[in-house]
Amino acid sequence: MKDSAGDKKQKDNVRPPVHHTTSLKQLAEHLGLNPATVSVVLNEVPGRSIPQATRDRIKAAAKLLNYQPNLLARSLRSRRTLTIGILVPELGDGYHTQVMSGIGDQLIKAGYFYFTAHHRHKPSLIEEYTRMLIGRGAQGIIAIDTMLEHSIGIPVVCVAGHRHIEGVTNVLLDHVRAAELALNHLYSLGHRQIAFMRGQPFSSDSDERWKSLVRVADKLGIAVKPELVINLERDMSSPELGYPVVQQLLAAKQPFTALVAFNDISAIGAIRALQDVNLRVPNDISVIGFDDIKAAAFTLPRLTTINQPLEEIGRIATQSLLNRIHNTIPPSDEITVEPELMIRESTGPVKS
Amino acid sequence: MKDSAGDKKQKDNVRPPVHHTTSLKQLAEHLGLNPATVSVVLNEVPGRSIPQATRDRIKAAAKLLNYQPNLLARSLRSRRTLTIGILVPELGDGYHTQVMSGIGDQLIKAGYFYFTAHHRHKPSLIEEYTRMLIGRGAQGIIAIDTMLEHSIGIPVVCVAGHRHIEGVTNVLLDHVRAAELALNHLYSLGHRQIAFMRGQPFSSDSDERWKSLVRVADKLGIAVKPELVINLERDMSSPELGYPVVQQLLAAKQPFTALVAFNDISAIGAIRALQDVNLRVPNDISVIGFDDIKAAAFTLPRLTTINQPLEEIGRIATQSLLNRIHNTIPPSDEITVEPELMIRESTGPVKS
DNA sequence: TTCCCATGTAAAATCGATTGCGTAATCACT
DNA sequence: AGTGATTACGCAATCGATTTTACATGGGAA
Repeated sequence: MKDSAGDKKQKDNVRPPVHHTTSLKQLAEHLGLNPATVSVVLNEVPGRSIPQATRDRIKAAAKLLNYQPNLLARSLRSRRTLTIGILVPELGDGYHTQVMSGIGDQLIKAGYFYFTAHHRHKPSLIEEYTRMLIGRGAQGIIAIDTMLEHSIGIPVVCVAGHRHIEGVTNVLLDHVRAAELALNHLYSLGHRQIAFMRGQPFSSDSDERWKSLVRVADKLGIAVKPELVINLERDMSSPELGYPVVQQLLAAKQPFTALVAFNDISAIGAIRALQDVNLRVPNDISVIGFDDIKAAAFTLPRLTTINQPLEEIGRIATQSLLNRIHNTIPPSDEITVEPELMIRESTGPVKS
Repeated sequence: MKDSAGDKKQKDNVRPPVHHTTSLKQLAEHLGLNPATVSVVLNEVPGRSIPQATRDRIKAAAKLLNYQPNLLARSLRSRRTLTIGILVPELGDGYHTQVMSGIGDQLIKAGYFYFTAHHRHKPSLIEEYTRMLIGRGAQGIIAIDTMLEHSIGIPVVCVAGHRHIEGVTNVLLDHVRAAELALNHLYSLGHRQIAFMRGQPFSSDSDERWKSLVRVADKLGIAVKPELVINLERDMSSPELGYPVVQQLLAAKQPFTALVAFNDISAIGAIRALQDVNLRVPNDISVIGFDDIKAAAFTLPRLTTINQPLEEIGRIATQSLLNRIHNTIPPSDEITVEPELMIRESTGPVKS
């Protein structure tokens, strides 16, 4: 059984030649058949009469020669690339990548792959990458936290998109419900002097979340004082985001007992800023976050926050896009998902 | 200047018809020229004599009709897809996505796009996705924290790969240096009783990091006691990872003054576990992490850790892969990058 | 025996672009 | 006017698959 060492590189067991790929034509030639026949058999095209013997012969040869159809060629002909594009502002950010994780799972199941492009919120890049993705054969696009300006000729699903555009499905959180959960929680703990953090203007949830908070605060009779509103400006995804703005807030010397952060990342930075001036969370100030990223359950104190089912959002977005692509069911313009209040340690009753 | 509203949908300025894409043939027909000529002009193929007037005419028409070459067709012909594949165990994890961020930046510059596939450490999926990526025309693969078994016929770069495989470049951290930084730091603070956390067996850095730590500990005369070694097993990327193992460690009742965590994520969980039994970090126990993820600077206490330049690793890996693809410079088997010690608050002098 | 149809396979067109080669037309020059 | 070089393109093959159409053979029905 000793290998008589014909080829040096053949040091592993007999492995089919992965390198040199076989084309349909070569396979057909090897079989003494026409490529068309081979194609028909391997794709199990219905309504063709090919005797079982030939079919078996073809399949055996395909396996032997490790035939892998060239997807480029196939796509060129069939106009189905089984590819979609994902537009995302930033990689390396928990929110986006968790959504992407849900997308990836669902796409693979459907036999699709995806291109990713990150644009760092630059409108010109959004435009350019959209074109490039289409040029590369994307049959649809999922845009996460990305402001699209107009419809683009292929199906699109926006995660956290709020503009209504033809051919675009928006998947978004029920922001009013989220605001209710957050503010009811704080209200029931006795908080009335509440500071708010507004998201960056380029973040697509900022506006909607803010409006919802204002509306619900109003309903509860909580005043939204301008001196207690801080605005995020910087484009970053580290807790550093929330640190300086809280310093500003404190500098204003307006009393408050709770802070509604824009998201968990900024909440973590905010808490650090509070702790750094010896304010205790939640004893002196309660802080509530948004998103429920994985780290939220492990900060000190553990972060009370509003959970968004990020992976599920990704899955829903994907399913919705595939529906649009396959024209199975009439597409909906909007799909909302429900938030959930995660009560942990960063909120507590107001000091009496 | 008023728009006389011919087409309802034409509400923006004159926008070229993005939807109906023009093919080379159509463009050529429109011009009364042969597709080949048009192709030659638009691609600026050298050594062809086409008068400037014609060139201008062609370019004008291309712009007018919004001609976008079909990259599938182009790739089929030229065998250059300008696409690479990225294999990654998990999306939604800070380490991987930060590397991907560096990769993405660098690839875009070179005109490449990438497919991502996440395999959750399942060897069968790694194998399958590798094949699929090649089938979709990937000209190279970057495998992050992914154990490849054998060479695959196209250029590969492994980030944090340690096996030497033909045709594969490994980009990795100087682990010995990292271990020195970590242990020298603890040693100089007076720590002698040090607990260690070992990475999961499926994580490709685990072994190398562990060996380096043992070697350096040995050199410093620090005993690595089996009772003070805990093993990560679970496949997760939340701080939860490091929580239960520290509980186990504490249950063993072996005294120790410092803990070297496998990475920052597990360090954060570990710190929580210590704090939850009223041990103070760093007063009672010093903890050092690994990676320097973004959150590390905002935990309480801020995490002392070993920085890996993740985005740079991504860029280096990409450059190296592109070199392999283009055969520019002879490829190296291994590229190491240097770690850096980030001293923050989670380590301190041992209690006297 | 003749005609038709089912059967099994081949041939050719197609998808959209690239590329080596060919050639008619123009030009320069003796 | 004849010769060779240059200019300005067109033709056709090619990439690898799919799909439509065509064709040969054989068997059964009339």
